[in-house]
Amino acid sequence: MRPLVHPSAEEMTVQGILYALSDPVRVRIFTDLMASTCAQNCTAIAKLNSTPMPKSTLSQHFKILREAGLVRSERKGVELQNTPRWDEYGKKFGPMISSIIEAYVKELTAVRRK
Amino acid sequence: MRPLVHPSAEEMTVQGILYALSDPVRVRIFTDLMASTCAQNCTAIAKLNSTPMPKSTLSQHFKILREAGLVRSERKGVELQNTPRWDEYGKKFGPMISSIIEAYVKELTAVRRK
DNA sequence: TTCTATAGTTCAAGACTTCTGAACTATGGT
DNA sequence: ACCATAGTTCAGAAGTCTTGAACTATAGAA
Repeated sequence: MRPLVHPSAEEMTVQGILYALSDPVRVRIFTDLMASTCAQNCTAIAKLNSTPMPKSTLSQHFKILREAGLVRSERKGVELQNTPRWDEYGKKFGPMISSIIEAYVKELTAVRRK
Repeated sequence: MRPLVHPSAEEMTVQGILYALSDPVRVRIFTDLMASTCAQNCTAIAKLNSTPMPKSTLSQHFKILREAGLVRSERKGVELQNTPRWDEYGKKFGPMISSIIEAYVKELTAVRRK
């Protein structure tokens, strides 16, 4: 089985990040990870996400987040522990990612207030 | 022929913006528009873009930028004049869009220096 | 050490999107 | 009225995404 691919900071691209975050399911996964105080496995995150989906689909979404550089996945026993790569993409892309997440969160809370 | 669709500020969504900007051709179009001092027609912008493409494809890309709310297109005689909707999306999304464009520009200049 | 269970990956085929050539609309000039 | 230019529309081809079934990887129990 192909080992998990994590780009170095140099290999991360704006296009890859935007592509990863242009899908609502992936943004949801990513913001849920950001909101967690500790690393989360894939299925735990999937349970938070309201729309259920097959695990093959979930696996692909995590792969895209991982290979964009947004998330690091480390095997811990039988599961993967996922954490946002904060420090690394923060250094590389400045406020871009946090401003995207803020805008998404703002939009969500605006919708809920209705 | 269906008139050009421009969302109001309320109708713009983060997802729509990110989707529009997750394609390298559209980002190129959009940054070229941002860099122009006056409104530009579609084919003028297309000439700046190094990869040539059929006008039907170009038209679709402009449509996506327009319907995300990034660009306003107004008919001026036989052509369309396109301008970024700066004030409107700035108010709505704060620094998100400018931080995305900055990151793209930084990445491009880094590549050119090599 | 084998068996079983759980977590996630891979692959191929069907579903869905995007791209593009050809035909079209809209406008202005001759 | 005709022609030229700028862009749109549409349907089929080309490409991407989703998903069920089969797989790998690990841990714990028998």
